[in-house]
Amino acid sequence: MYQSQLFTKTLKETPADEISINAQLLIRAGFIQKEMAGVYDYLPLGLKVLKKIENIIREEMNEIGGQEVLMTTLQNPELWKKTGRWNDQVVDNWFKTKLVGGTELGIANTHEEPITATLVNFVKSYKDLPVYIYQFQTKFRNELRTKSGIMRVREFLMKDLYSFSRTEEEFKKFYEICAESYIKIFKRTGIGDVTFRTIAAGGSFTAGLTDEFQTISKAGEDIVYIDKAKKLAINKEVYTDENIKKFGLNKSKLEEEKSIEVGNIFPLGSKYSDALGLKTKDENGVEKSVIMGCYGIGLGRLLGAIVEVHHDEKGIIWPKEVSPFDVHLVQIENSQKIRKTAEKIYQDLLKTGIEVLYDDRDKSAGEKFADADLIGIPIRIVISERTLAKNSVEIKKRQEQKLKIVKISDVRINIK
RNA sequence: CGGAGAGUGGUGUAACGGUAGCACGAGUCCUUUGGGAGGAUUUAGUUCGGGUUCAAAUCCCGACUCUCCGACCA
Repeated sequence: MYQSQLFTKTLKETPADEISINAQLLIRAGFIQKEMAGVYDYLPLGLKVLKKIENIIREEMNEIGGQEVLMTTLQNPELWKKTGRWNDQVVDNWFKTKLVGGTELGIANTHEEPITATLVNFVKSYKDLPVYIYQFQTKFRNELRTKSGIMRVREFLMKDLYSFSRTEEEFKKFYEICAESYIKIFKRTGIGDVTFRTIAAGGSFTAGLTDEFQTISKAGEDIVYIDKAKKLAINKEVYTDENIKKFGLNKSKLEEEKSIEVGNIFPLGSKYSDALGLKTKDENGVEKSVIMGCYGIGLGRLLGAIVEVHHDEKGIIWPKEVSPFDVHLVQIENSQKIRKTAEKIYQDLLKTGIEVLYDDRDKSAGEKFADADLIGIPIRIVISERTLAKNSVEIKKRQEQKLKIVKISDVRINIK
């Protein structure tokens, strides 16, 4: 894409009403815009990153047998009454609305009830299970206090997967497969080294212990105790001697860290399937409960966590797989000759499937470099009179200082 | 929800109760082009509603909004 065509602009100053690093950098670089507290728009660059994250998750969910659906935002209270969750005392962060006639509706908060109810229509026999259903869907939560930029908001895109298994064993097997899948997702999105599976409390979803995925960051809301060698952590909320022992951890090896909850996986048992009448008959014609699990990742929060982990004083440093573009091609000076050469490099890269942001703007070199640092695309190619004299360009990685001088004909092989 | 702080051009900031100023941005023209260039010129602002006062961005009351700490967090 031509940067001159990009409607967003970078900001030199940090917005005074944002303290969190993720929102400061994302707003300054033009990835997002604040609509109001806890409600952010994704602008072209931000949407590109969001879509990259979505696609990574989609690939991994499909890999483990997930079937993608898209459930509605408006929800039928009848289903929620069956599980007792329509009650404001049970779930206190619903946004609810009414039809003109006064009929109450829910605005998507989570989807256990509607997805389970959907399966009642299709799943009748043990032969129809297991089933794994997921979606990318906007969730609305009436948070009393939003915070941490885009990490705790009232409207956000979530990947939620629901598993329906015949037995506890079958469920547990999938639960572990999904945990592995999450580890892959966090690795691919660039935060694998600082993200840990974490024992946590289930809250109102489930009575027992659950698993979270926590990313070490000063911007986090949680406190966890991590055994880095074992890649396992325990959330402060369930940090008891009993649990430490139960999971084979050693108190002396646990390090306390602040962290961001980027994902979670919950055993749900048959709480929802029983309440909504999702049953199957087994081989002997005996009616059986369906064992469920749910598995969530907040895409915006993950995006924010990536920025919190990968930035420096100049701006964002995108991990390769989630960067809005693969390459930032920066032309300095605006002569015919440079424009022509840059255009050729741009077209050549596009032809080989490399995504390029081409800074063709008539701006000073300093401003272009500052913008490139702020936007944070991992590879920068600079073309100027100076490099053109040697029939070359400069290639620089965002997180490194050193430059590489490369012949124009060799650009493609040098950015792999 | 409890507590604290803050609302001034698009952005960032200044102004004792007494002329709303500066920087960046944006527009036009010229000169520039390797780390947010220079000159000329133009543009645009006190969150809202009351009150005190000769006079309010400034003091008081209320509303709204934002941020932070806490609580909460499926």
